[in-house]
Amino acid sequence: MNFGENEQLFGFDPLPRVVAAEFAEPNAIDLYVRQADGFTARVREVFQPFFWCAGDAGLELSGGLPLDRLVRCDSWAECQATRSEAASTMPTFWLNDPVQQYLTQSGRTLFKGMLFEDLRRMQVGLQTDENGLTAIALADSSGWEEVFAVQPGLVESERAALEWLSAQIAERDPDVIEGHNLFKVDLAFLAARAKKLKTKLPWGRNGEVLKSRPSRLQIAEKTIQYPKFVVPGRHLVDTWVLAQYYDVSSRELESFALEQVAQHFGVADKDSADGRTALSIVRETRALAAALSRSYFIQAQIFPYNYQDVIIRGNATKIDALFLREYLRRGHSLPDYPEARPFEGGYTDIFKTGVIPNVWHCDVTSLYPSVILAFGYTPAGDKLDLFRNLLSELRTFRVAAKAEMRKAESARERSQLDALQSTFKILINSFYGYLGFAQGHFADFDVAETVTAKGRELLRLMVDWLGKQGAEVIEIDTDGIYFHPPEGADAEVLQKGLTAELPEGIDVEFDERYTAMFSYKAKNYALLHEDGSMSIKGAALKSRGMEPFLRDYLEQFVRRLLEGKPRDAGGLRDEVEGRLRRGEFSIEVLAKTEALQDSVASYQKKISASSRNRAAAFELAIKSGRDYQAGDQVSYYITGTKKKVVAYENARLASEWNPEARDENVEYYVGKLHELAKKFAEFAESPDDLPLL
DNA sequence: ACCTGTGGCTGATCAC
DNA sequence: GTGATCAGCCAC
Repeated sequence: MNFGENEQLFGFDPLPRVVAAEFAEPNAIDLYVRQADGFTARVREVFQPFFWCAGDAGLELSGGLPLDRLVRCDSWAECQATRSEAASTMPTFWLNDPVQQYLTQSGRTLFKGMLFEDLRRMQVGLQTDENGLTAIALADSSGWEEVFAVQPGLVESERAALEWLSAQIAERDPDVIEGHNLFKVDLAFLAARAKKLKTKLPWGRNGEVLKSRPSRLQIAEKTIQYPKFVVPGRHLVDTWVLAQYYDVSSRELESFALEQVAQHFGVADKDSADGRTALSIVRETRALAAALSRSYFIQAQIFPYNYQDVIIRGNATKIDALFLREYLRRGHSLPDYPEARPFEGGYTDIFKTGVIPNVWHCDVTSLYPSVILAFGYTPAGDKLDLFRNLLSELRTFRVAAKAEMRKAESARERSQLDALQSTFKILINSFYGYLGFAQGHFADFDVAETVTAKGRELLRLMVDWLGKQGAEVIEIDTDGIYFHPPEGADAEVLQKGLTAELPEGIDVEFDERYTAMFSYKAKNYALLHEDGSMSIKGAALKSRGMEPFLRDYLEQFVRRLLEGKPRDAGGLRDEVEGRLRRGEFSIEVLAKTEALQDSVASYQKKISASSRNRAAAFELAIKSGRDYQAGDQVSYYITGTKKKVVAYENARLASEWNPEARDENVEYYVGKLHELAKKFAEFAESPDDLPLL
């Protein structure tokens, strides 16, 4: 199947091998296009900025929706001015990114006709010690690697290193520059050094200098402040940011340091076992970027954004961009923004707690997308029926891509198709979220509510039916059910029976059976798989905000419960307490690590307005004098001798801990252990109890 | 300048 | 002590 031919998804202009698009004052866009000989040519295109409005200026759009005029201007500045003037008297809307405007209007997207392997990716790694920069390493996707050694603190040596770096970029001409912590650490550092040395970093495709401005990233519940660097003609990609996005759904990264993330993905550099080198940094960055950025490469073929921006834009925003492109192409007017309001979500419940042997799980396949398509739910403003068309095409595409993946003969083809199907999956799952997205032109909160209501209804029906068959339902959440099957049950029979109860287009999967389940609270449980491995779910059981020694305790405790050893579980508390009192734990496992959700400045403002309470992590950030920003992590431990202390007055940074003069508050940590053990005591047996004979 | 949604649990702090 | 509130993290 040739997926790229869907013009609503991939854009309607097939111009191939565009590797970047940049705005050129006052009314042009420079396209960087890869030629057959490998050279990247610059093609200048005239471009007319535009905005949507009501009223009677400009071009009339069909369909009778509120934003029914399109005004085109001769320059960006003029368009900006005209638009803000119009905005005082009528509804207007415009895209504040000239590249998005151009791509939306032209139907072009990046990377058409290219494979991920055709992208020229360069990796940068800095090595520093307490004296300053010691080496810069570079690598690229062709396998090339080189290291430039720097004499730390020596100005001329640093200057030579920066010049070498800029020269390599100019010579090797990458489309993408990758680094781990590229924005917040490496580029911030290089830009600061360049400023100090009164030199520029001319990394652009026409020698333009590297620039930055303060920006922020929204990654799930985290807001991360960072300097957004840009360089015309190239894309800057931070694998630390990619790892953050990855973890939103996987929630399995212990740390976001390159070393740990590389280990998680099985791409840790072999040579780095005897010490981290600049070279191991770039090798791991290269492998990590290859593992994490394929989906964004495909997204850049779909959405009207530069590659660098497709990474940091939210999914609902990107779906909105597809609507705008298609409505504009068809000359159709746009609806007003929806009326945003809170609405009820998924059905979550727990019916049974404790350890339950032999547990099955079933869920509805893609619940919300299936509900939307099976019942024909579409947002009110979508006169062109794009919402339904795109969603159903994407679902067909994904099935096809998965089938082709299974038939693929080369590893490269397989990974390409895998990236494709997983990109389709991400998009499919974002459509429901788009319905409840206040900034989506075609969002519809009534429909969002209708979708979740139908989801709740279907889940209730499933729970009731399974109950009638004699199953013991344990825990449910939105689209899935954990249950203890009736005596002698057959999964296939249950699956068929359940599907027959459900409306056409709603399918149920019975995906796994477990040796045992520990059901604790809603969204909090642990599963013992048939192969002996264990998975733990829920903030109460495995939160990263929990001190590691307590998390370890809980993990072992739960494992013992699942293995049917409640007495061993009960005995664990005293073992851990002994180790605490003997000082056997290092500070890393005692300390709490938290990500700051706010900048220090914003925290201080809230404190003086009494709109939030003091917190240890922030108080330490202030005391340290370092410039902490939202998203930064702080590890701290509690000092003192009394069990009950005010945390924010008795906290120290874990990095300041002195193993020669241990001052961690043992009573405090023993107290926390006891508190935790008490919460779970009802599920274990106390070792003091007399054995039952 | 940026933004997909709701539901749920826990610890820390603070007002009462 | 108790309950309310916020922040943080997590499930889906």
